[in-house]
Amino acid sequence: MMARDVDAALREHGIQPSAQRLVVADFVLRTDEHPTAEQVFDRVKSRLPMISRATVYNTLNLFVEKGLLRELVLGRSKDGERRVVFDPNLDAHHHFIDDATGAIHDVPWEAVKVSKVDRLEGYDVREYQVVMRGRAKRGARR
Amino acid sequence: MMARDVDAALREHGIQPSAQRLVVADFVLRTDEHPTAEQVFDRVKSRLPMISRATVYNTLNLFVEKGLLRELVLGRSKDGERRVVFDPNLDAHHHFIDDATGAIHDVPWEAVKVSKVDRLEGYDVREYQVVMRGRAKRGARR
DNA sequence: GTTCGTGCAAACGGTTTGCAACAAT
DNA sequence: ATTGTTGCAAACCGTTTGCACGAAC
Repeated sequence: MMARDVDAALREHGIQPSAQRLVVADFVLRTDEHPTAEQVFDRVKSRLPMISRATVYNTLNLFVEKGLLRELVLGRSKDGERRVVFDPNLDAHHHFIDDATGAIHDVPWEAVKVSKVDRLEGYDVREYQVVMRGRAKRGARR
Repeated sequence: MMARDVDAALREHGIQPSAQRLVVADFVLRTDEHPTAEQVFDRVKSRLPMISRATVYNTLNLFVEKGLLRELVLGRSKDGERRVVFDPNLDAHHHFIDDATGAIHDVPWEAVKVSKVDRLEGYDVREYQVVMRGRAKRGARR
């Protein structure tokens, strides 16, 4: 997503742009780092030092509500922190979590094949993803 | 797991049994309900009214550390609560989360087939699971 | 002037921790 | 005696909320 599109992206999702929302969006919609709310706050504060934590939390929640962003709750990072992170990638994809660093990598939908989900007895599966954990080799694409 | 085996299970995992630990284990190792810490506390308190929340939390963390129990952090329940739950099922399996109730159901490993995980470029996958969300039909097995 | 967004600080809820009492070995 | 376990209460940390100010339409 290009910088000039951020404003349009907000409007398309029924979100009234504001300086704060644009700065948050400009970071969170363009990253592939799956940041936590705190990381978004830090990043955004460097560009808009007077922004408050509450605004960042409210903005992120708003983006999730409006479908601009997805929230991932995948477990704990290496140092035992529970983690809620944000993912601007709205396409179906899987996730790989690096044991060593806790980093979350997107895995393209076609890279893994899941079968029989639609034949699961008793369950009507609306969506699914594979969550993998292990070691990322050096130079792995994110 | 049978009641009389709970004591043995603790010892086998290097956990010194105590009245509190036995009561916690007797519930959490035998349930298929994926309880939260709070739910464990409530259940256990009815059998051991003087037990403290801290002991339950400490005990659950100890069990996870010692590999008796797994902690799942899979997202939010229907009412928006973030949830950390405990799962005594140590065998590889998948999870289905009911959109309507937030209930987590174990899905047997063989019920879903995942391929190409071992061929993922750049990643050395140690373990994985499929996380599904949707509607559980009436009478679905847990 | 009404609505909407922001900043601040206080509140909140789940979890952890420090510590003194206690039990087990 | 030493070591490990418990209960209590306070601390903690990420997140949410109430409220008054200010900006935008």
